[in-house]
Amino acid sequence: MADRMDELDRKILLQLQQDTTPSIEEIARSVGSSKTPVWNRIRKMRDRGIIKREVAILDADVLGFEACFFVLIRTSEHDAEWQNTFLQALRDRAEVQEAHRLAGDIDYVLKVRVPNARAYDTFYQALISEVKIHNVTALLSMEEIKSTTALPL
Amino acid sequence: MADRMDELDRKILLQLQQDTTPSIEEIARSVGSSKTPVWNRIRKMRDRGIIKREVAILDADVLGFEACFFVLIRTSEHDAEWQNTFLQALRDRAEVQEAHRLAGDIDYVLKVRVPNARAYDTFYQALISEVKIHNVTALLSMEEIKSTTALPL
DNA sequence: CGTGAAATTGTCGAGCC
DNA sequence: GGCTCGACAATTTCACG
Repeated sequence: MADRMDELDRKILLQLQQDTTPSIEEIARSVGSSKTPVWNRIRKMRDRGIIKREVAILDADVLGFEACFFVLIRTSEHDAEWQNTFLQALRDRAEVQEAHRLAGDIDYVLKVRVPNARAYDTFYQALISEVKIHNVTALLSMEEIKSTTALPL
Repeated sequence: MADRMDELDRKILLQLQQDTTPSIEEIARSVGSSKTPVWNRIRKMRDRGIIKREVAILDADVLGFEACFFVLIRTSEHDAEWQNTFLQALRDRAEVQEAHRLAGDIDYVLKVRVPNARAYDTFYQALISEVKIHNVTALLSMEEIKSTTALPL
């Protein structure tokens, strides 16, 4: 899929991962090319799904989302129906920014973003009342040291 | 800071968190307003830092970044110098997409994105050779159930 | 890949509610 | 103060050499 990517494509993506606001002409200049080829490449990468989407990143602190939890979940249930209910619950809750199914001891990890600890508790109570969960550990973030959506191209 | 935000601002942000590609006119229509007010509000929210940045989200799988680890770190060192070295190491490594300092038992959690398990090991060896770390647990993601950068506005 | 032209969009000012 | 309208500038988009 991504085999037909050369150094120029890579440079373009490095830029777009950081900032999509500059014009194509500016991007072209900064990667040492010109308008048309850059535009064609961006279009192709969008079509191929290499560029999944373009979004605005908001400041959580400014907007009052001051609490971020990593939630480690162990479950005893592993049948398909339980899993479907659980996954749907995660997808339906906007507080859940990330959810991963894991290999090993712990079954799932979530990243949950809420205004405060009380809001987390509300979320947590709602979740465990919806689906049966064996064991939960919540890790509270004190400080976001680094946060990027960029892949290490 | 964000107190001067009304329902219209919220609707605009909900849109931009999902997709920044539509024109201001389209966004205006979808939130039931018109070009100028929407444009003015977006500008203000950028200036106030509510909108931190606008970026392209790439597809990790398509690009061959098929391994994602959550790394739980305990340390014995807590002095300022150690911490500075550690934080700088995290910021310098592009594989580290997120890094949080935690409250409690575990001191830090990282989200690390790499092409494969071998690349993770390389990263891990490099990190522990740079800074002294007491205890590390790596959780390997088998499946990304959900992934969004959107705040639950 | 470069040129250039058409369509669309971003940007902003003047007057109105 | 924010909104509508309208105009101009900049950019995106695309055809052709």
